[in-house]
Amino acid sequence: MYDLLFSNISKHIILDEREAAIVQSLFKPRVLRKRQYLLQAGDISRFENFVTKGLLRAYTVDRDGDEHIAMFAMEGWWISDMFSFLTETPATQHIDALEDSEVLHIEKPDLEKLYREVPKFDRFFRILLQNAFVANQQRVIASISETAEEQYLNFIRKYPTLEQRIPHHQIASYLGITPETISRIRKQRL
Amino acid sequence: MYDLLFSNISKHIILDEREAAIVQSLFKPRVLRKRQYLLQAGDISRFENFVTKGLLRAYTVDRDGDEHIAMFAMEGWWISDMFSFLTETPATQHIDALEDSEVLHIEKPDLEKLYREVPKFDRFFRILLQNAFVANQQRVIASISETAEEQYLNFIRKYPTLEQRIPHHQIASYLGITPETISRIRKQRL
DNA sequence: CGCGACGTTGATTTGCCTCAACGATTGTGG
DNA sequence: CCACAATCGTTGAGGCAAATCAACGTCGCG
Repeated sequence: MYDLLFSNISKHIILDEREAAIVQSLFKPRVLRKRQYLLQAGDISRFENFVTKGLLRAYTVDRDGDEHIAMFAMEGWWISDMFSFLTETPATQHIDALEDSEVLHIEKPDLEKLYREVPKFDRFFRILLQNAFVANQQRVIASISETAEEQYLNFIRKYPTLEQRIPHHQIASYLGITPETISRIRKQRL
Repeated sequence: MYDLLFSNISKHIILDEREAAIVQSLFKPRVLRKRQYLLQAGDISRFENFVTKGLLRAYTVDRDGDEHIAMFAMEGWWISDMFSFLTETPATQHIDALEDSEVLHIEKPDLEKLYREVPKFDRFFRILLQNAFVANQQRVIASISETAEEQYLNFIRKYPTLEQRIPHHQIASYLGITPETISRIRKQRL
């Protein structure tokens, strides 16, 4: 279960044994059943989570009760309500499991300790965040410039794995379109 | 002109004189006239740019020739086509000046040198990227869940300064709506 | 002074949403 | 273990927010 975390880390930085031991001591495993919350809006997001098994989502709920999915996270991905985590204010997002899942999580004080004792983790997360920034920027451009059909087809082209594992209406919620629209697109294109 | 850069940096990390001298030696000033390109799509984005004066925008142009603004950057903000910069592939975005502007830019090899000689810049950019990630995520949620009117009113509430300096049709292009729609919203709400 | 940039207003169109009804699975509590 | 309820997807009809298209006024600057 720590293997996936270490292989992920080693893509960007090299750890010696002492450093690996520190990582192992600071990240705690947690098991989640399908539909179980990892974080509820209103609570403070106290962890940064690395998914080792399964699939989670982060989403907001608007005043009409409609859900809008901010991100998915499957094996090897990270997830949190970063704003809440950084500012220690109540989360606006919920995070829950779409499948039975396992995560390794680190508390904020421990993450700060990690930065202090193994400064190269600043570099590691800097690189992850650069990639996340690019991905998010592309998503913004897509959402302001593409039709529903283009967005959906590009999504399943970009994330074929996710498309297999996620109900269509969740993809709709991620793209900001309705399940009916997805159904009609699929009818004529697939 | 370097003052703004240093005061920005010192919000997150502390530099000694040697380190400050390195920064000063690696960031080069550049002056841009209004409408001048800092980067054209197709070219490789070789710089990370810090705006010391004026106002720039990064945008894509779709097959219909319509522009979609990915980001604005005014004094104290950073701008680049990060994907192109990271991968050294041709940029998909244009960057140009909306006002007469000045930037401090750093080339990729020099940025790598900076990370090597002053590793705390990993931390500095990690923090910047965390903030950018949060901002981008909020923009995605807004764009998939809010009406044109909500998006526009929230934009001018969040960036009152920008609203003063930018023509309305540029804001429209940033939000993914039309100038006509903005005009009609303003007519009835302001 | 003339032209491009910018904004406004009106008429019309349209992509997608909303609402509603209905099968097919899935899963779960009695 | 089965019955009943969610969950998920599909299809059709109708409506609406925002886009499109078009025409026009103003400003500023090259």
